[in-house]
Amino acid sequence: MIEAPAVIERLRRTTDTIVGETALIERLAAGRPLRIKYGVDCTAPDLHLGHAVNLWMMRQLQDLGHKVVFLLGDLTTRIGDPTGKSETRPTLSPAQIEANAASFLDQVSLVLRTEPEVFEVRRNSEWFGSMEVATLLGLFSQVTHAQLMARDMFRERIAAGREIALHELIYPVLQGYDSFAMDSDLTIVGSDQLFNEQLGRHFQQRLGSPPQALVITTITPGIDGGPKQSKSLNNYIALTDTPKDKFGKLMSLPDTLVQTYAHVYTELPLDVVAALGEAAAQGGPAARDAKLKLAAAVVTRYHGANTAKAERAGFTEQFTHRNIPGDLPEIAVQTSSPTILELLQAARPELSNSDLRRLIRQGAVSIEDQKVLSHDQPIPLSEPVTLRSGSRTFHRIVRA
RNA sequence: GGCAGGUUGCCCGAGUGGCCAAAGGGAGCAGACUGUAAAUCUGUCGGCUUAUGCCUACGCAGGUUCGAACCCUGCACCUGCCA
Repeated sequence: MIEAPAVIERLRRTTDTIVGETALIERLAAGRPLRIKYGVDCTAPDLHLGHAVNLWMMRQLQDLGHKVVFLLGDLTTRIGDPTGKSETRPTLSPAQIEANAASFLDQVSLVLRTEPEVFEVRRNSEWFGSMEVATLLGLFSQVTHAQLMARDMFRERIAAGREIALHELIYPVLQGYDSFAMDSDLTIVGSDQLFNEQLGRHFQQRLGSPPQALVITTITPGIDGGPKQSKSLNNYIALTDTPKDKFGKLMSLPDTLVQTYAHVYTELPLDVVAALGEAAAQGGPAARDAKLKLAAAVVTRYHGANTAKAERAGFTEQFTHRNIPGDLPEIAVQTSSPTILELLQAARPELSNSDLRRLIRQGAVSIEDQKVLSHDQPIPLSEPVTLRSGSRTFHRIVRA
């Protein structure tokens, strides 16, 4: 049994602040498994390394016997969380919500354990779906206007002369009540959720339960060094990225981010993290090697040491030794002597013909290491050939 | 409610009648170089079986004109100021 303060210490690595720390230590020390709230909105999920920082913290607690309660906000999703949004969000159909929930579970299970002893799935429609208006009004009476106006986003919207729909105002109240309804002991969230989860503590206290502790995680940087990973900035590494993509994206980090990444996104000992940072600052092959170690450590966490080792070897082969990788995606073609453009259309369906012509014009396309510069050049396919389009995209072309 | 300004390509942003598929920046893509998909430099960056060609595009719908992102009318949304 690990002592409670030691548990906290482990979490501290990626923690900014803890609300209710003393109570949390007491509860950990009591030996009872904690219920950890992991509440999500059922919008289309695309979890990335930043989300996973929270998940890994929960995973550590699961390994100590605590239970993650995965709370699908199926009912509240119909409202839409106004956090950080300037506009009201469109509502989702029930079918869409179900599909998103399934996808969420898939992605979450890449990090969390899902045995029933340490994982439970709940939905907030369980308590909100059939709640009486009188009960609801009772809840509302527990929260004052001033409390809601403490939310900076609401104040900003008002100051800007924008509307706030009543249901948006109510959203944090409902999210807060979730914590009471599901008996949350602890929730691990980013600072953007601090306000909503504080309301959770408020409800629990008002309704006679001990308030949940809040572990607010550190901000986790995107691969461009920006303050967060986001889809719109296209600077994130998704949990569903292939090991190869994870490895490659990590190698494309600016050298200056190596230490931060190693700290936040791996479990490497802190002295190793510091050493990697120093190596990265040195530049030269030392920096590259540090980054290789970082990439391997992250890939190991998600896909195991063997996969990481293979990706590392593959990367060195392809980019340091400039060899063509071994296992290429295969494209089967019907015609015996297609033009290079036809081959590219088959191999890169996501690109437009104009894009493909551009690649050819810029000298990015080669067959068997021979540059092809004319878009209508026929390629005889008596033997399978290797098609290269760009510095890191290869296909094996075979006759169908 | 009144007055003024705005709505441009993935994002930001210039353009006020033909030289506009639209300056500049960012992102993306490619090439060179290298230590890597870092950094740097260069090129490219709507689509079309490539074409001094066609199609689509400057909030939406009409109109004026040989010709409209640019002028006019209406509509929608946004911003600022006043009340």
